[in-house]
Amino acid sequence: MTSTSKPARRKTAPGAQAPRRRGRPNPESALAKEQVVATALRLIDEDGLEQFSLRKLAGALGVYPAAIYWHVVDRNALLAEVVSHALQDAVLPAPGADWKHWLRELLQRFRQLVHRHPNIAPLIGTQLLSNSGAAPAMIEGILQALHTAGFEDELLIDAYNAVLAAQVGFVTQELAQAPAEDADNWRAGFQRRLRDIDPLAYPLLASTLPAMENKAFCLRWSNGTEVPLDSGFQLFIEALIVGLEQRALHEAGNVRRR
Amino acid sequence: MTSTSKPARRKTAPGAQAPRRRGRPNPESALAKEQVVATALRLIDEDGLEQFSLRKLAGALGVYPAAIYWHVVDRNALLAEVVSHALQDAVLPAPGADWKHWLRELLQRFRQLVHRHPNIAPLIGTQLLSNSGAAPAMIEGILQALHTAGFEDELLIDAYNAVLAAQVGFVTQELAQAPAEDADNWRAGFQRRLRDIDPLAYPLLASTLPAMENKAFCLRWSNGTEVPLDSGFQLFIEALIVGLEQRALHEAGNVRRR
DNA sequence: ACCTGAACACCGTTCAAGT
DNA sequence: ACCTGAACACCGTTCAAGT
Repeated sequence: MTSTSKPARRKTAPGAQAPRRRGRPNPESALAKEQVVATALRLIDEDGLEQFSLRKLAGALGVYPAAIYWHVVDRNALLAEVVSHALQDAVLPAPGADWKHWLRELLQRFRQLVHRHPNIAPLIGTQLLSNSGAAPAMIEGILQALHTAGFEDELLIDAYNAVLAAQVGFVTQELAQAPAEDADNWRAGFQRRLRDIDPLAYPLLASTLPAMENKAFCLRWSNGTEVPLDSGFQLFIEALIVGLEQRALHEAGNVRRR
Repeated sequence: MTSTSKPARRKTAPGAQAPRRRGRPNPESALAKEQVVATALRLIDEDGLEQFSLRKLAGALGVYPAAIYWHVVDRNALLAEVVSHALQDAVLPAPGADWKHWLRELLQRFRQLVHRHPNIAPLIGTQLLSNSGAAPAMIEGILQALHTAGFEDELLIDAYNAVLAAQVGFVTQELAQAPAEDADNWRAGFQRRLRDIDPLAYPLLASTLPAMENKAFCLRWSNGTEVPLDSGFQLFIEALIVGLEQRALHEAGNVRRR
C-alpha cells in the first residue's frame, strides 16, 4: 500500500497548468479533510475499529473510495489523524509550582478523553505515526512539571518517558478490545478456565479470584467501557508520582552533596 | 486457548460415524497446532504484523487457506495464541521476601521477551483475547510479591493492575510500529515539524529537543528495536516500585494505628 | 482542486466434498 | 481427523479520465 508521496497530488496532470500551491491544501480543502477525519472517528466510535474501512467511510461521505486518497496519503495516515483529532483537547494550562497536582490532572484528563473514544485505544500507543501527532503544548507541560520536580538533562528525558508510558499504558490496556464475534462462547470458555485454576498451585490467585474476576488485567472478559478500573488507575498514577518525587529528591540530595 | 465452538469441528459430517473425542484434539493434532502457531510467529517476526495473512501462513505450511480453520477458530484467536506462545517464558520462580527485587526482575524479563518478538507488541495490551492467555504462575507471583509488600483485598487488586499496566505499557509503546512504506518521507516531514517547534511557545521542549529527538515518546521516528529506551524503563519501574512501597508502608501504618 | 469509474491484487471465511 | 477446491463478500490502492 501507501505509495510513498501520493502521486495524484504531485503530478497534477503533467502538461496542464501549474497549480499555485503544490502539495499544500488551501483552507477549503483543509475543511474537507477535517470532515473526513471527523466522520472516520464517528464510524469507529459507532462500529469499532475492526469494522471500519475506507470504503464504508467513502460511503458515509457519499463519495467513491478513491476520493479519500485525495485528502490522506494512506489508511494508516488517516488513523493517525483520527487519533490526534480525538486527543487534541488533552492539553492543560501550564503547570505551576504544584507539579504533582498538575501531573495528576493531566493523566486523569487524558484517561477521560480516551474513555470518550474507547475504540481508538489500540491505536494510541502502538504506532509511531499516531504517536507523532501529540500536541507540543502537552509535551512542554510535562517537561516543565518534571523540571519543577527537579529532573534535568538525561533524567528529565527518562522521567518524561516514564510519564508517557503511564499515561498511555494504563488506559490502553484498560480499554483492550473484546472479541467482536464469538464473544459469548469465548467468555464462557474463559470463565471455565478461571474456575479450573488449581488452588494448590496458585493459592493466592485462587482465593483472590472472586474479587478479581473481570476487574483485573488478564482476568477480564469486559473492558473498561463496561468495567472501568478507577481505583487501580488512581493507585497507579499516585505510586508513579510518589516514586518520581522520591527520585527527584534523591538527585537533589546528590547535587547538594557534591 | 479460545477455540470454543468452531463449527467445522463440531459438525464432522452430520451423518457420518461419531467421532470418539468431540472437540478435543488428540496429541497429534495438538502438535500440528503448535506448528501452525510457531510458523505464524516466525512470519510475523520476519515480515511484520501488517504483512501477515492467513493465506501466507497457509502457503508457508504448504496447505490451503481453509485448512488453518481446522486448528484455530479465527484470525484473532490465532494471534492470541501467537502472543501467549511468544510470552510463555515470562514466568519466574516464586518471589521470596525481597518482593522489590522479584518485581524488578519480572518486569525486566518481560520486556526482554517482547524485545525478542517486537512485531507482536501491538497485540499484547490491546486485545482481551491475547491478554487472557497470561500464565497463572505469573499472576500468582505478582500477587504474592504485592502481598509480601503489604497489599491486601481491594488494594491488592489495584496494585496488581498497576504492575500489569507498567509491565505492558512501557514496552508496548517503546516498540510502537514504524510506518511500513512511506517511511523515509514521513521521517523527513516529521523531523521538519520538530525543527519548526516554536521556542517562544515551548521553550523547554525546544531546548531539550536535541537530546530528546528519537529517544522520547512522541518525538521518535525509530522504535525500540533500533533505539531501546533502557534508562527510561529503569527509572519507570523503579519509580513505580518505590511508590508502591510507600503506599504499602502507609497502609500498614494505618492498620497499626487502628 | 477534487472526484469518478473501473480495475488490480489481495484479504478472511464458509462449505461441500474428499481421504 | 484433517485437508481440498472453489466460491463469496469484502478489502486498500492505483490510475486514467473527467470537471
